[in-house]
Amino acid sequence: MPELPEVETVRRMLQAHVVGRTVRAVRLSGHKLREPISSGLPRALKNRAIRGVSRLGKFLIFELEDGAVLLSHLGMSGRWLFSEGERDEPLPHVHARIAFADGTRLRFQDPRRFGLLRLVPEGRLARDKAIAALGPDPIATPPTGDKLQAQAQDLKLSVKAFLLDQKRIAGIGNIYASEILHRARVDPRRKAGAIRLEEWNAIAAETIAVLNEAIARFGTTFSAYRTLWNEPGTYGDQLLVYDRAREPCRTCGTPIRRIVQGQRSTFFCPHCQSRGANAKTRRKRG
DNA sequence: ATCCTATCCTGTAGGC
DNA sequence: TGCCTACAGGATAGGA
Repeated sequence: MPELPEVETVRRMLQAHVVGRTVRAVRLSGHKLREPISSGLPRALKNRAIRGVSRLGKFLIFELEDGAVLLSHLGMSGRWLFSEGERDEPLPHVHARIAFADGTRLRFQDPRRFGLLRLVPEGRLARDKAIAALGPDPIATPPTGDKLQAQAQDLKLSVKAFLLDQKRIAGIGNIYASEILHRARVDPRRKAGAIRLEEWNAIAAETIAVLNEAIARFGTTFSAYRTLWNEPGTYGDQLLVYDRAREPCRTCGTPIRRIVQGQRSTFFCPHCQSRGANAKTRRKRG
């Protein structure tokens, strides 16, 4: 499901609704996610308050009062769901249920089980394997064209694959990679090492703009993603190319194309995102 | 080092 | 209706 805007939406809601609450009990499903959930998790959380919830790329970080953290990733289909009524409606694929002392509950649901729940001891987060491998988060550290160009120097992978690589920029996924490249008017098939500075400048600017606009609309619900309150995000209305194969480009009317790169769909406008169509305008602007 | 492929898992949509 | 295939917002180990 989730890319940076969806995870940030959930983070903001968690920050508003679970911070300050104290864990009374944790129940685990016993199923393995991306890795097994530590059997010590219930003991580690019990009677601890949640001090804050932060985010790095697509990772959520629950900060406990004793300094340990619960690291969480939603994978493709993970959801954190909050409830405060009398009782929970039964749901399939719930892998962790956290009951707070005040009677409210938080559940982690993940049908495909590509998600992650990992307990990290105090002071070890920066050295955690998953976190240490991440590049800068584009909200905390906005990317710049010259830094991206320097990183991409001589790389032969496609610019689409470059944007998806979490060790270069942390948080962009398959939907927003297509949207960013469309708005920057760059063909997703081009090699990262061959993108010019003015194009990297456009990619950097559109990355910031697209992610922030999507956050403002609570993310994109393509299928599985829901907010903490089990509601869909509304950025889907704003998508210019993703999942719009054969539909007309909103700028020029050319049918949007779907191609496969690294076994994943990429959507783009073959006219707007061609060098021929952009050479003149770009020189003028550039 | 860089890159590409296959793999983990379930649910759903579409063709026949 | 059922059966089949293709595809889905991710990360990563392992081989070329």
